[in-house]
Amino acid sequence: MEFHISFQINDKLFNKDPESSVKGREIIKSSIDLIYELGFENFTFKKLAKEINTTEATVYRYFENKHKLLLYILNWYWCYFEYLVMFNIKNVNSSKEKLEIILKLLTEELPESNNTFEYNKKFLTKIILSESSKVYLIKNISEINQENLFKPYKDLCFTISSIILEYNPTYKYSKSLSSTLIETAHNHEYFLNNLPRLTDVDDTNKDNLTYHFLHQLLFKSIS
Amino acid sequence: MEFHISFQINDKLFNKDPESSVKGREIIKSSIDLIYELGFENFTFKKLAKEINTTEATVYRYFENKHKLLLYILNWYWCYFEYLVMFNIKNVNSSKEKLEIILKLLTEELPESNNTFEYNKKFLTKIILSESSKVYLIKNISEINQENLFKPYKDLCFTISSIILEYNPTYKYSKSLSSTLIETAHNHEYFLNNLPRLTDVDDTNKDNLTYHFLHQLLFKSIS
DNA sequence: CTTAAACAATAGTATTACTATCAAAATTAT
DNA sequence: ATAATTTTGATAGTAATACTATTGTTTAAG
Repeated sequence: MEFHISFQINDKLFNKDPESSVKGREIIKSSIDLIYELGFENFTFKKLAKEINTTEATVYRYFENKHKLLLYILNWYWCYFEYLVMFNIKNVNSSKEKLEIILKLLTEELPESNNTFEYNKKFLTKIILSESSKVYLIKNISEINQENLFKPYKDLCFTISSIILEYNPTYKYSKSLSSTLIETAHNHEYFLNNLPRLTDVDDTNKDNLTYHFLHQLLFKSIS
Repeated sequence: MEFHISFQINDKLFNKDPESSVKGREIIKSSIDLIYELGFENFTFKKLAKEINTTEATVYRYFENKHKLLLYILNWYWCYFEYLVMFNIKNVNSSKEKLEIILKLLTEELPESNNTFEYNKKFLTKIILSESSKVYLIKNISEINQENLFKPYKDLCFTISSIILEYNPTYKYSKSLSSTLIETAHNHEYFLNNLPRLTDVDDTNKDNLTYHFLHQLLFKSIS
């Protein structure tokens, strides 16, 4: 069996829906590859155009600027991640177990699919770690927020906070804790790989430190 | 009594020490004002030069690029913050109280001084919230890290982690928790002001939510 | 008063982040 | 199958950015 999931992405993010054409999908796929390779600062529409044998003009027909493109990719990721959460906690009754599944998803690489047309999940995971906060740490954040461009992130946060409340209905900081878990999962993993002195990493725990650290942080907080 | 503190900043951050001249100090002071006003992305050396009635060439004589300038400012902040911590926990014996003082410092605006030549602490506080992660979320992080340009941040992190271990010598994640506290303090405060749905803010708790949230997070984790 | 350092003024280059135009190619409708 | 419409490619151009280089003038130190 093979199936394709697609998500409804806010249409204010693009001029022309990249899902509506082959070139459009190539733009997203190659953007992920290139942003991974170059970092967002060094990524340009010119380089992207060259990569997919087209011109800057074509890319601009899809996206107003690279910031919106990144936000599009992150919206897609947040939707996909929430889908993964939903899928993986299906039929699990224990709230504790649900939260553990979420922590696992947050701290592991996205599952790779065998579909060659899909986005490179390894690269996407890395982009989330190092580029995602750049979409909200900007001067015109309020404009962008007013256009609802962070809705998928908020939805994800809300989903997690609901499970926290399911586990402990009296806990007062469920949303703050949810966003902290998401941000810390990314941040801590980035530190672990790039600034390890800011973590307690050693030879034995590199693979699961972030998970165990967040596990105690979460369950001690809400117990 | 009046006194001036200065910090030893890694000299790989600048071509010419900005502390060594009036123009140099103007560069730092006005950079803080301008980065606050424009955001780091829209901040340029040309605009800075205009602000202090000089030319781009002069600014470049002090700093190689705006990224290093920002890192200089953050190094200064980390040093200053650690100084504040040291000063404020002096003669406090209880580890719990020490940690509470640190949380307070982390979640409040920097104390304003009445010295007009000093940096604007309100602006500096805001810059820390919205720009600081941009200095490490970059492609050449390992180069920059090798030059020890994050040492003050690591020192601060280490100081906090020592107090955590003083409170509970068996706690396994003291450094991870320290960096998480610092990052979350900034991040949560930013969310609270700009993406409040990611937090549990309401009319009654805007002023101290971050403190109380971190307080329970910290003490439940290490108890 | 001299001399070395610091600065201002100016010029110039490569790259970025776009906008605009127009013809060719590919799709879709009839 | 042809016409109509949309989508792309090719090309050009502009304003701003991120620098580098040169030279003459001012300032401060010995």
